[in-house]
Amino acid sequence: MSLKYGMLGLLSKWEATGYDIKKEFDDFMSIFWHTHLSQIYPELSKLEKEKLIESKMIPQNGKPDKKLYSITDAGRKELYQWLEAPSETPNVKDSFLMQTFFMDNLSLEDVLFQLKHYQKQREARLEKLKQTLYEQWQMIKEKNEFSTRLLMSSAVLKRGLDQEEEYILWCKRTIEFVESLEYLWNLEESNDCATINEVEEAFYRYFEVEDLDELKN
Amino acid sequence: MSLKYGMLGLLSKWEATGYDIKKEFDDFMSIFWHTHLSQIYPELSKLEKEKLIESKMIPQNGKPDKKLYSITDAGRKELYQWLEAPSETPNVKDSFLMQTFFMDNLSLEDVLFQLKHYQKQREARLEKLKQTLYEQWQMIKEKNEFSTRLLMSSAVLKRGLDQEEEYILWCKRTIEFVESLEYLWNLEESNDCATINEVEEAFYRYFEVEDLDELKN
DNA sequence: GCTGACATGTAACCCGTTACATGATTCC
DNA sequence: GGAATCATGTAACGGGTTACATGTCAGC
Repeated sequence: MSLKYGMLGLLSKWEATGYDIKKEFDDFMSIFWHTHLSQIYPELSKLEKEKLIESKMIPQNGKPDKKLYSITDAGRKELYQWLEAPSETPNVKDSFLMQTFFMDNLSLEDVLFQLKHYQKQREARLEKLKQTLYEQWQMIKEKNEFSTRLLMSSAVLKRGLDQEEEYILWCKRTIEFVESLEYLWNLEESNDCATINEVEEAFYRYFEVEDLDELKN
Repeated sequence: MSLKYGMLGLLSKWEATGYDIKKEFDDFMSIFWHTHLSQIYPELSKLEKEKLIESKMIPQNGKPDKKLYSITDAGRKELYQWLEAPSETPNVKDSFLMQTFFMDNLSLEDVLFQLKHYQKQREARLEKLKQTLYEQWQMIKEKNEFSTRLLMSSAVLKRGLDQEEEYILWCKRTIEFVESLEYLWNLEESNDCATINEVEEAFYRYFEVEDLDELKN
């Protein structure tokens, strides 16, 4: 349902082709959404049928003709209504966390490998976002202007950066946590169980609390 | 694709009915996945056809008969293969961030309202997770045992808590950021633009950097 | 000569959601 | 009497992904 509004939102700023829209989704908007050209084109047709957007054909030389879409008043109204409506917290789908949840089935080495590998992936994403921030800020400095548009996109960019940084930090801390309780993997083989006292400290350190009651505020 | 492995993962620990599986997804596993009974039942049939799980009917008095599923050796193998495979970083879909991205279309009041409203939603989720952590820890203390199973589920729980805390913090900081640049909304009406100097400080404060070059490490 | 950017689409398929359908028991 | 819990499913629909299909031009 959000794809529709993402497209209306973009067309509320500029006229664009399906191809242009895809590039925005792949670039900055990839922080919060992604889609495919094969989804965009039918959706554009649908929105045009609903009179929320309209199009004109632009012939080009050396390149294929393109269909330039623009938003209508009805489309703007629809967009504003969605923007004002409170949005529910999305149901996350994080397959890496699902893997992690069942990783007690793996050997200690495999667990650590998976965590370190995933951390690297997240680090690569963080670098890309930092690059985006740098470019955006340079663009602002050149143009010497700052608008509410740039304010809100900076907020989204900050969220993207935070998210990556936090995931990386969690990977690091979880690696330490797992390593500090390494011996649990050996116990498992002998069908034995660790006692609480040996674990308590590592647990509190990992959760950054002093004791249990701290959670009850 | 991950639902399959979530179900296999659960059945690798206990025998369960479709109904039991749904409860797990609604409870702890909601940190990283969610699904519906109407998706679980057909998926169970499919997995049984593929010989990854098998079932037996359990007649009950006072309650409907139930179909208790258990994992097969082939199912275990399939699960372990998935666990060992590196997982790609998921493509996020965050409709609130999408809204935020286009919120320059709203009035300052509406922007602040949306941010504050969403923050409250996240705070409610955080409280629920803290409760889960408290309960899990109490259970561990009672049983006086700690296993790799509990270790990995603690890691996932920690990630859930961090995520909520970080989102809440981002909401707070973004509210401050928006408020500190309040006057941009008034400029917009007069088709004017703010100059860079007036904005630079607020921007650096929000992104927690000293200057631009700090991003280039 | 090949890859990638530009440009638009269709078709098949899979996954996920909502609605429909049934029926007993327990608790308020 | 009504809602919630236990328990299993089907059907319709909508959203998202992969594969297929076509064609030009620029740069390596």
